[in-house]
Amino acid sequence: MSKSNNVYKDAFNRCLRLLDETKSLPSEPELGGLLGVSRTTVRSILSRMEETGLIAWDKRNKTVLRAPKPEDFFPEEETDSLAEIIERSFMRRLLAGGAEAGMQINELELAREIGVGTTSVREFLIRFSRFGLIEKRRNSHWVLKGFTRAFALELTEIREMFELRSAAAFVALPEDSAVWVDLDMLEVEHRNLGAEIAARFNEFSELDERFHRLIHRASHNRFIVDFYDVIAMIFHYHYQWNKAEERQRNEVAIQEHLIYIAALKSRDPGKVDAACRKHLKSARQTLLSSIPEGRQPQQG
Amino acid sequence: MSKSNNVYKDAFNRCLRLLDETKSLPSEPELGGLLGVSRTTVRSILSRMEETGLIAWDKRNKTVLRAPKPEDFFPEEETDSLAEIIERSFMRRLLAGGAEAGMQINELELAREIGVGTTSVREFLIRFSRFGLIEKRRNSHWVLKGFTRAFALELTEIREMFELRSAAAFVALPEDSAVWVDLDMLEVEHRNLGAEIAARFNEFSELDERFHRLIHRASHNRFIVDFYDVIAMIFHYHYQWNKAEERQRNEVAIQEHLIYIAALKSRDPGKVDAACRKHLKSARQTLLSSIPEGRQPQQG
DNA sequence: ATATTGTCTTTTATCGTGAAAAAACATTTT
DNA sequence: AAAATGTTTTTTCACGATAAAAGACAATAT
Repeated sequence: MSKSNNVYKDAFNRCLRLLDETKSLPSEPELGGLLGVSRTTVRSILSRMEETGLIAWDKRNKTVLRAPKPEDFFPEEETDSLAEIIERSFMRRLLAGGAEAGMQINELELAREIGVGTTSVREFLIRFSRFGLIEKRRNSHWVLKGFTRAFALELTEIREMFELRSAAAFVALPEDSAVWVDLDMLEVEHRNLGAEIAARFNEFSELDERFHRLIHRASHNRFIVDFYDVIAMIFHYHYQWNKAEERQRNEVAIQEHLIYIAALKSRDPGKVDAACRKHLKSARQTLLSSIPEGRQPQQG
Repeated sequence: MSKSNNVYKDAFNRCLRLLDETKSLPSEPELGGLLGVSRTTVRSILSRMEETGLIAWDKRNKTVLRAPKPEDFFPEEETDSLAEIIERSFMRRLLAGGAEAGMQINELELAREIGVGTTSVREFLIRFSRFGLIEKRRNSHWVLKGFTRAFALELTEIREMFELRSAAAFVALPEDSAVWVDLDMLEVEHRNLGAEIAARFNEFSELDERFHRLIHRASHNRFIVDFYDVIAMIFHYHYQWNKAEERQRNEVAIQEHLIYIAALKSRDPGKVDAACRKHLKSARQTLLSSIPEGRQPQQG
């Protein structure tokens, strides 16, 4: 086996959802743009849709014949990219205890366990290394540095530095910048979510990421923008792991965001600084509280 | 061909230099530690040294028979790791003009041109991507962002933020910390180099890196420490590229470093801040002046 | 003329494979 | 018994090969 066709399967599923909305599908290039895949993949999708009687396809006519049934969809797990599969496996091992700092990481073992080739694991580890949780020994194995208290403190130190600067840059943006519209929309989303917090509290983490990314983008600095990937990754798994008090935490965070948004809109640097600091401080507390104090990380 | 034995060749060459100094070589594990390679490699080295009549080897007796001749050494170019070879080729292309921002990077073409496998090129690009000069399009090619003025400004913005903070952390270090000894030694090296600047000005870049890394380490933050890799890489190639006024630039930098060192030793945060800012400002000017103003980078 | 489809070529993603290098284990020497 | 040497096993590194996916080019329809 050389390469899975998850791109095709994932795009196929997304295309099925499009079928509900229209009587006929657009042109191949347009569909490609819509689904974010090449025409080659679009044509594979159309072929299968024709075969399974979902559409009638004759050149530019792609008429929808019937609504998609659950059986038409590819199973969810077949639509993930290898990188996602590896990342999930790896993070599960990392967070599911027994992952002591200093422990060595074995590419071959990981590859066998996940059932993929070593090349993919190697590439994953190289990509993952920028998160600062693992480190390579020259022509030898990788070493786990561990998701420790020190890691969380170092991470949040940079985050605070970057976000304070980005927020300051944000208020200096011209009145007609598109960010103010984005900010207004995010404010509405925050209010809506806040109103239905009991039912939808688990939708917060996605909104949180979009909000902070908007602010970081104002820095116009690729290193700051890219660093948010580290934060997003950590918070993504952290949220999955630490469900304690989730609803209440998110409720507090929404309120802090609203104050932060109001400060940004006031364009008062002092207010922004204060609101930003306050929110980041509680975000740090949340993260730290999820890390067991216990054992100190190994030196060296 | 599967894997080059550059580790062995490089270690062999380094081991040859050791031969000059002693009548007999130490034990295998000790040699391994000294050369930074495994015993397996040490034994290959010893085997060849025996074959070529450099030593007599019988168990723990490894007597030096003759001094190494130039022919005993492996050629320099065979001692480089593939990663180094690829990086050099890639940077040459990048800096040697014709590398427009927005241009796409072809893995296969790069691999063929350098004469290596695609896997190595892929891994290199992934590792290199953290420098912010290239970016990957999902399931598609890499895009060159270019060594532009914007890049230099974004890089130096972070550098200044990180170094000011590290320098502030530095002065807060306890009196008995080992860094003060390191700082004293670096000061001496600066004075020596300053005295012989005419003959040794090209040795500055290495000293510069050691000095700044010492300061960054005081931050005790892996993200700050790791970020210096980006700066070091850029300055490394920048120095190779831009030889204009090199001697004078380095002379100025040495003086700035000495003032900076004095400020650190005074432990006066205000002085440190001023000296640090001043030096970083001129470092930024130097970097910017080497980037042709010309064409504006494409918006992506 | 321009956008769309049909066909062909190139590139990327991933695997298995084999040599280099590391690491583990067993044996000998001091 | 501790450290070194001898031997075997494992792991990393790098390659070529192959299917998936993208992209380029040619032919056709509005």
